[in-house]
Amino acid sequence: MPELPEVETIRRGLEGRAVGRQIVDTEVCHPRPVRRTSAHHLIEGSVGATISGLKRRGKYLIIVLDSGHEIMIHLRMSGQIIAAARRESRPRHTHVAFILDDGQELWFIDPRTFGEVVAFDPLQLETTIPELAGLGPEPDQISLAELRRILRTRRRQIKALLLDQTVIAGLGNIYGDEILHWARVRPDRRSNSLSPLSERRLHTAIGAVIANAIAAGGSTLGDGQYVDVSGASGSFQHAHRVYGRAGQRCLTCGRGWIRRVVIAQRSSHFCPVCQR
DNA sequence: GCCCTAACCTGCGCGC
DNA sequence: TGCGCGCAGGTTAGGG
Repeated sequence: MPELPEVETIRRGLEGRAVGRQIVDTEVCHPRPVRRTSAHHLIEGSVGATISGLKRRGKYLIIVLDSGHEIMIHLRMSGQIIAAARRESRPRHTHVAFILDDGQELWFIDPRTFGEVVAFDPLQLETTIPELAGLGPEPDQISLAELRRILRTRRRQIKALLLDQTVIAGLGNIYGDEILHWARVRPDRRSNSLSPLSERRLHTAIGAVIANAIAAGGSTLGDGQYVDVSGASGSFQHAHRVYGRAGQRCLTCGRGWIRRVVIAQRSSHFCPVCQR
């Protein structure tokens, strides 16, 4: 579910609610989210510390503690983070709960248990969370020249390249499709086959789609799975032009019909008229 | 470097 | 009503 815009929306929500609060207790109710280390490790690394900041890298959310340690949360496919009053009953699949000193709790909820919550020492990042250390640049920080270098030195299908977190951090299946539509590039094009104009359009599209999605609070699909920390839905799904619209007429050109193909084992949606 | 498959899990919608 | 099937926003490992 959550890609960069959803994680950024969660980060901003937590920033307003949790910074300056002390974690007085941490409850681990399921071993899967703490599988990388242990429940004991997360509890030891969090209880008694005060939250001094919230960071994000790609789809990784990072809680910064005054102890010098940090907590990494990755939501993967079905994870949610909800801030609620302590008196409220926890929903099903609440696997980790951070209890704060102001009567709030932060819940990590994850039906499919792919997500992770890991306390770590930032000085040991390379060994503890190597994939976080190896992320590519943020979409809003990559220059046109850098993007061109990446595109021209590889020949993978462009959609697969955009999904590769070591190339650009934070893009997922929804925004990959929307970016390629905005850029008018077919998802199965080889990255080194793009014209200079298409490269420029792709660079613009990456920045614009992600910025617009963040401004809209992310995308909440029909299953309602993604919500922000207060349980509110995003609205960028109303701006989707291709994702989830297979078989429908293209909203951009009005002539093509949105097709669904599989690229890199993921469904990809595009307009064969607009995107070349 | 790149591609493909399998795996990790649960929930939901659909067809029969 | 109930069952089986396919599919789902992410990522890694292993083999070729």
